[in-house]
This record gives sequence, structure tokens and C-alpha cells, in this order.
Amino acid sequence: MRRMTARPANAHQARLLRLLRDGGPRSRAELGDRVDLSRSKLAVEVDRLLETGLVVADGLAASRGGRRSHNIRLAPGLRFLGVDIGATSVDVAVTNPELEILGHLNQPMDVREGPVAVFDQVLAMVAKLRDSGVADGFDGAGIGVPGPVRFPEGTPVAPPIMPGWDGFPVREALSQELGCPVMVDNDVNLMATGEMQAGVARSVRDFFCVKIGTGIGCGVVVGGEVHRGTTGSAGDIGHIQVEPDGRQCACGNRGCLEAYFGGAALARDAEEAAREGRSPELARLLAEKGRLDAADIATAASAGDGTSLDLIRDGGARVGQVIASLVSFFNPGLVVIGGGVTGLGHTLLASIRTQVYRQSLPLATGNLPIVLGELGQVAGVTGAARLTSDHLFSPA
Amino acid sequence: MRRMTARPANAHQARLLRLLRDGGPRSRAELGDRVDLSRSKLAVEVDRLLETGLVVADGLAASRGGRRSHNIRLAPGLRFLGVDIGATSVDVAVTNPELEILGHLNQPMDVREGPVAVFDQVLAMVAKLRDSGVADGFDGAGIGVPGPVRFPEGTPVAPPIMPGWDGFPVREALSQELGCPVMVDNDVNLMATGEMQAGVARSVRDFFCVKIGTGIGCGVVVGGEVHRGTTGSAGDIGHIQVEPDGRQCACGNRGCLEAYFGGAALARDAEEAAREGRSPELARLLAEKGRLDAADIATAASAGDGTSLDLIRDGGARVGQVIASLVSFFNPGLVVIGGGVTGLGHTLLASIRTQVYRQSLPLATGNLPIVLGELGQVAGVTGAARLTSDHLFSPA
DNA sequence: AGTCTTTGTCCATTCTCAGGAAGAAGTCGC
DNA sequence: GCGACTTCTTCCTGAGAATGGACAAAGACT
Repeated sequence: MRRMTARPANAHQARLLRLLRDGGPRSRAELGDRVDLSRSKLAVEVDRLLETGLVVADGLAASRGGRRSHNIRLAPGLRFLGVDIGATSVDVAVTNPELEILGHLNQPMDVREGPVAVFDQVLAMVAKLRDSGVADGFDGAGIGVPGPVRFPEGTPVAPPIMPGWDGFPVREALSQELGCPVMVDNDVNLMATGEMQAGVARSVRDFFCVKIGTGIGCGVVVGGEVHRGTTGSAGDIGHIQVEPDGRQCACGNRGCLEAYFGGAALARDAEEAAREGRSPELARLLAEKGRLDAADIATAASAGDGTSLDLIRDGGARVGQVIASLVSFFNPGLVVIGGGVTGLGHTLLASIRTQVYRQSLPLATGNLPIVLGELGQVAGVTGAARLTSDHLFSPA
Repeated sequence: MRRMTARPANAHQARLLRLLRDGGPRSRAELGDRVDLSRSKLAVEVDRLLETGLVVADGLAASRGGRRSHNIRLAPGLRFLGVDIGATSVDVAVTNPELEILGHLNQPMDVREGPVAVFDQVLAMVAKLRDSGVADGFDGAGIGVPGPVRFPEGTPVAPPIMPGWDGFPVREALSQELGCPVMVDNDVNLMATGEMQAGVARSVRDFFCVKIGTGIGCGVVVGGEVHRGTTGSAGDIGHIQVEPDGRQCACGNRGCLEAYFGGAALARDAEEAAREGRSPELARLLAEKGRLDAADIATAASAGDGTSLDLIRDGGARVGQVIASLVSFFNPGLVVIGGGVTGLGHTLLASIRTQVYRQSLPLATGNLPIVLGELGQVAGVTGAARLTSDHLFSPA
């Protein structure tokens, strides 16, 4: 069960491992083109990596005009586990060393049931994945939780929507259970990491990633590194005030962004509209299911329901207003929108874009793409796997 | 005139130079305590630095219980020039290698007169400082301009308040005139750099620095490095919207922060209050001087003028509202307030603090100091000198 | 088959760096 | 004043890092 995965001995080896992770198997010669090492040095380091078992030989590459080079790949048995705990559901996935997803489970769950219950469920899901044969053990695991995290210790800190999790030793506990190193981060940071690894943000150095799910958060990436802030609460934009003396918010303040948009507020507004008879379409869906969520609004909107479209547009304008401020402050090269509401699709995006392009200065928005995340539900688990492999593929 | 200042040959030497800059002259033994090098390696690098002339021997240190160590210091003849071009005035200063200011001049100036006129004035001020004997040449110069800068090239880019400066080769031109390397940056970034070098932000890794002068800008520091953004316009918070459909702003939008606070808006509000008879105190000052500025409001406020106090409080609330949003997003370890309005002092600060502490989440604000800058008028020139010395004290 | 290119390995050489030994230059207690 | 002990510097040696050249292996091309 417990694996003693080797670690690279120096920065060169770490570099090589990451190249193999992000670019897939390569020939020794191609590796040589990418790193600034002499052929002899490269051979030495590759041989050492072969000895540790982190990489394996993989046949011969095609000729580039002369002798064929030997292919090298990361040990195909390496497995990373990614866990993404949301407010109302969990995602668990297993990846291969190139961080491609081999197996993925999603289940509804209520994070308020506390860490013990949630851990039981996560471990059951992990066992199910294991039984399906994609992995028998893990070399590293990453887990995202919907709240601020003290990153070095791997513990949630004062999470507003997760009572009972404050200070819970997530890293320690999961590491015990799985027998491998564990990294813990905010779910939004992992989403940003995921989009940077395999999604729209590949090769972008400075960007942020707004996740609109039950709540609203934002992953901030500076120079290719996640910015977590002084207390680990960077990106906590759900409680930025968008309306002075506005709606009461669960946090105690008034007029917070989350009180107007995000899964909870949206569902409430939709149900209200249905009950007040402003939208026959939503009323029908409400009667059918007993409650409404973002997906229902998307359904109604695509059926041409005006009220739903208005809800999306208004929410998009609110979020856009906040994003516009942040764009002025941060001057990113990209803004990614993700989370549960991406189902609202182009209507939402158009509304956000309009607001941002109108409110920010041309220099900052001139060449600023605002796009939906590419990875959808697997962004978080992909980011979790990436976080772990970054840790494992760094000098011990 | 032209100096060929040597550059460190490697990262170790660069590290040593910065230690000597920031900690002053030290003994070889003390240097050894600070860097992770063997005695022999340290001796070699120090000897090489002595050869280049960048550092010089400086007698014997006090004994620490045994043989006395030799003191080392940066070559005392090194001189850095800092230039801080504001909207309405210029600061020019000369520093020693430890970035202490040896001579400082401030003159009113209108940046809208264009780069040629401004350059003439700056060069005249430099000549005056030279004649005063504090320097006969410079090893590096830093210059700040009140607008976005394409940092690698050292040219202003689309500066809203500086028509005629767009694309002007500031670095190139100044380097020609002075015969030394020149670095160009936004004035706000330099203020942040200055406070990090010698002010309140020493030893803080993540903070931002709001400069409220004629306009409003913000220097963003992440991990001890200035974050400039994708197009160099990071920190441009003056045109964040604080009031939907609010006052018309010079930028073309409505409700911008700058339309409500900052030197220009404040002066206009004060003059209006004076003319409308809402403040006898301001009316007296206006009659006396023909126009009003932030300093007059400070005068009136400290004389107990209610209207002036209201102006400060309202403005502080607006700025605080924006800062609160940015604190949620960025989770800094410190917020510094600087610029021309620091004269408004504690009233302003209290108003900002109230707003931030009320609107941001406890985790982000729990231990967040919001303070005035320590360096006042010399923050920009100190930052300019630091920027230059960072460049000079990095491997060639 | 012969030539050229590419790749992998071996080896000699150069550098870098750490740490021990020893001497230089202090302090401290008696 | 003197010996014992510390601290600092220099010198030296050995281990490892890294380079680049020589050479062989393997394939492409004529």
C-alpha cells in the first residue's frame, strides 16, 4: 500500500521530469534540445533517473536523419489522486504520470456534514476507483477544499461554509489513509492550476480564474505560480460589496457579490420568479422538481425564457463589475470563468465581457481574452494532481 | 562622464552586493553568517568583488571574541540617481551605494509640457545636484513617470495624463545624456519599491501601496517583486467604478474613483464648497490664494472645518471601498497609503480603515495594517535608486 | 558500398565547492 | 605577562559537477 516514490536529486532532474510530464514521452535527443545541458551531463542525469525508477526506457524514436534515439517516459505505473471537495459534491480522479485522467467519480455531498463524514465518502470513492483497476496505490494526492487553507500545514482555516473543518489536519489525515504525500489547497486555486496544466491557461503567466458555483471565488496566478496571499485567503471575492446597503448576505454584511449571484442566490431568485408568476417556464420546472438550480435556469434560458435570461444578464453584469475592478488592479493576460454556472454559457459570458470592456481602460482590456474554462468538472482534480506532481517532481 | 561600472559575475556576488547595500558595511565573517557558502568560496567571491572595485576594504571590525574580521563595504563612490516625475512636480535625488539620499531637489512642473521640456528641467536639476558636489557621475539612474510603462523597453505606453509621452524612448534618451544604465517604471511602482527598501514595507513580501496624488494609482508587490501586469498597467485603480452612473470622469466613463477623490477632484469639491458658502474656512483660503488644493483642505480640517472633514471622510470611504475589494482579492500583509494627500493624515486613514475593516472578511483583515507611507516625498526617488541598483547588482 | 548525420558512451580536463589544517590575531583568566 | 581558548583567514586537498572531444553505433542518402 505505502509507496516510497523516489524524488529527483537535483533541479536538472526535476526539470526533466516536468518536461516528460507536460510534453509526454520523448527521445533523449529531444530532451537535450529543451534543456541547457551538455550531452554527457544529460546522459548522466537520465541514467540516474532510470536507476531510481521514476522514468523508464520506451523503445526507439523515429530517426531525425541519423541514428535513432531512445525514448524515455515517466514510469507508467505512477498514479496521482485528485480530490475536489465542493460545497455540494465531491470529485475524485486518478491520473497517469502525464496527468491524464484514467478514472473519475462525482457524487453529491454536503460539506457541512464535517470532515469525518466527507472523508469516509472520499475514501469509499477512492476504493471504488482502485477496484476498477486504474490504480492500486498512489504516489501522491492533492485535495481541494472550498475555503481558505493554510497551505504549508495543509489545514483549512476559518472556512465560512465549512463549519467543523477549521484546523482539521486534512493533509495529515489523508496521508495516513493513503500512505503517500498529500497537498491541500483551496478548490479555486486548484481550478486555476488545472486550467494552467491542461486547459485554456496553458502558457499564460498572469491570469485569474473566477469560479462561480455555490459561492464565488477566484484563483490568482502570478508568474505561473498561484498567489495564496498572506493568510491563504487571496481570491475570496464572493464578499466584495457590489451594492451599498444591498441584500443581506450570510457573511453578515450587505450587498456582497454572492448575495446577488452564484448558485444559491440564483436558485433563490429563480424560485421567487417562478412563484410570483414572472416565468411560466421556471414555474413548470419548479413544479416538476420541487426546487431549482443553475442548470434549470440554463434550460429555461435556452428555451427562450426572458426572466431567466434577465437573471443571467444581471448576474453577469454584477460579476463583470467586480472583474473589471480586478482587471484594472491586476492587468491579467487572461480571465477564465468556471464553476457550476458555466452551463449558463454564452449569455453569461457576453454579459461579463460587456461590463469589463466598458469599465476597464483600453490598455488593460485591449487584448484581454475572457473565456470559459476548458476542463469543466475535471479542472479541480487535474489541478490537484498537478499540485502533487509539482511537489513530487521537485528536489527533495 | 561615462562610467563603466562593473557588474557581479554570478548570483553569489549579486547576493553579497545586496546584503551590503541593505545592511550597510559588514565584516567578512558577518557576511558568511548570512549566505550559505563555505568560507573558501566566500573568500574567493569577495576577493573578486574587491578586484572589480565594486566593494572596498574598510578597516577592521570589532572582535567577536577572537581575531578581528576585516570590514567590507560597497565602493563609497557609487552614486545612483533617482528621478520621480509626477503630474505637477519633479523630484530628483542622488544616493550613495546604500541608497541613502545625499541630495534632493523638488520643483513644480507640468508633465503635459511634454518629454523634451521635462527632460530639460530634469537635466538642469541633475546638473545643480552635481555642482553641489554630491556626485560627479552616476552608476545608474531610475526614473518614474505617472503612467503605464512598457518596462523592458523603458517607454511610456498610452499614458492618459501625459499626452506626447506615448512611446517616447525615456530610457534611451536619459541613458544617452547621463552615460549610465537607466531603468524606467511607473511612479507608483517606484513608491512601493521605495517603501519596501527603506520604509514601512521592509520585510513584507505581499502588499500594495495606494498613491493618492493628482490621480490615484497602486503599486502591487507579490513575493517581494513588483507586479507590473501583462501590459504594464497593473495597479491602475483610479478608474475603477465606485458609483454606477456617477460623475463624469476625464477618461470617458462615469463614476470612476478618481472622479470622487484624488487631488483634482478634491480641489474642485473644495472650491465648490467655498463658493457655495458651505465652508467659511475654505472660502477664506480660496480668496487668499485664488485656488485650493489638498494641503488647503488639510489646513481647514485641522482648524476644525466640518466641510473639509466631510470631504476627507467621504473620499476615504470611497478609497476604502475599493481597497476593501482589493484586499479580498489579494490578501496582502500590508496596505500603504501615500502620495500628496497624506497630509490629510489621520482623518483619512481612519476613514479608510473603517471601510476596509467593515467590508472585508476577518481572515483577510484580522492582522492587516493599513498605514501611511514613511518616506513621503522621497519614496519615489528611493524606489528609483533601488530599482537601478537591483539591476546593477544582478548578474550581467 | 560509401558518405554524411545523428545519437550514445567514454574519457580527460577544468571548475566549483566543501571542509580540514594551520597560522594569524584577538580575548580572557590567572 | 603568559598560557588557554576563540575567532578569523588562508592554504590545500579531494569529491563531485560539468564540458567537450573522440569514437563507435545506427540510420539516411546517393
